[in-house]
Amino acid sequence: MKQEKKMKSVEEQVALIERGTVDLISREELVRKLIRSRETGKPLVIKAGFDPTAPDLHLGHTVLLQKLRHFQLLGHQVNFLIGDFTGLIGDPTGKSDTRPPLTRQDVERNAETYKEQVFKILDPEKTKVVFNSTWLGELSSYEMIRLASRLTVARMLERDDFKKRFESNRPISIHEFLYPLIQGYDSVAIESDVELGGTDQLFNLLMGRDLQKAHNQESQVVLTMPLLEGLDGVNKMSKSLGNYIGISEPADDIFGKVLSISDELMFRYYELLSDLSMQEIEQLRQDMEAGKIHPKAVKVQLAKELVARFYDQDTADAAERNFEQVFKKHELPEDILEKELAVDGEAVWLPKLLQEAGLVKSTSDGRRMVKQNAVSVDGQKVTDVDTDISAKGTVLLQVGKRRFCRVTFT
RNA sequence: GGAGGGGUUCCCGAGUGGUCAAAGGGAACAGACUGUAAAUCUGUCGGCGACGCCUUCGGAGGUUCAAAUCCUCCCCCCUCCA
Repeated sequence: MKQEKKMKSVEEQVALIERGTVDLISREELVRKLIRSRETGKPLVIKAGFDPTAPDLHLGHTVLLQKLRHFQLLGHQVNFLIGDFTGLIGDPTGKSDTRPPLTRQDVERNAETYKEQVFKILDPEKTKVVFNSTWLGELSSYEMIRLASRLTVARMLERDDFKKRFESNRPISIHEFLYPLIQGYDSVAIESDVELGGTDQLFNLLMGRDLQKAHNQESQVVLTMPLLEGLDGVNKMSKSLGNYIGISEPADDIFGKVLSISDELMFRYYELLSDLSMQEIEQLRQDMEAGKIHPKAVKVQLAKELVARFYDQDTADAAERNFEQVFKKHELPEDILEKELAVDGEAVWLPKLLQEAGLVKSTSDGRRMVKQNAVSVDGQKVTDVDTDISAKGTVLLQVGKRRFCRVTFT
């Protein structure tokens, strides 16, 4: 299978690489590099940088990982670069919250977590994990300043973000000029052929080209991927916005979350995340529009594909069954959170019980849920706030459509 | 260094002595409708066994019967001038 892909023509390779990209600078250079790689049998060095602080990957990150995987399928070598240097010195931006500097151990632990997650998508055989502190830590102030001398303020101000802030007299810290430089220098250090990043990284990626040129290296090809919209369909997927699907989440959650995205967003996800070819995706879209296939079925297929990628096919099938059971037939899910509770006295006040079970955050919240007709006990809706539950045996609690807990009294 | 503006409940943002647990919007949650889609409508949205009580409006004090609102000091953010 992989052998076959390797034998693909350069045009076919470019087509796969181009899928979903926003910028490709430049196509000609990429073609040239691919031809040379084919002739010499030497794989291209593909670079992508990752923040050492957030090892909790979500689907947004996988857009980039998928693209890296494409390169691997074509036989190239991925350098998974962990940007631990800025992490170690602590980012002084201080705009949001002051980040405490990470220790060596932190960085290494995070790197391990990265690997666990990343190799659900990437081929470990064709992945090299590197840390930029390796070479940046060695850099003297002299070399740093020399590096800085390669670029001008005018060039820096070409960056949209800087330009806007400069024009509206908002502050730009000096160190902010340094980050693109550092990132660009990483490309020099590993002699990358292609660097990938999100569209927000375009400027930094281009900086790598300039610096490589200044170091008499062939410039890297730059490729950007769009930022994946989150579950809300508007903002980019991010942990802080809470609109994400984490790749380490339980299979049922991934499945459910994918099914909750809008139809419009669904095809976006297909393009950026699915392994289906663009032709197959287009076919799905046409069939759906022609009424031959229900939109929900199309979405289920996507959800299953993703769950299978992070788990396996059986788990994906189970997630689908579970989903149908809970939401279509309104039956109970297969796995319900079990909890044991010790209670003083014969009975518990329902809102209190819900809180103890972790289904609501306070008794006030519990009261609200009861009043809003959202609570059932052993499958029976309860609407009276003053309900007491006998503290014997086991009760099944449900709040809303998806919060369940089976409580056993001890 | 000088001048000015500001920090309000998850976010944005009203509120300038009592009628403020604090308008409005967003997010979120619940209910209806559905395909747990979108859209829409309704409700909730600090805590407490609760028609009352307690804790919140950058921090600490103070004035007052009463403070998010007034005074003092402190912390932080921003803008302009230099």
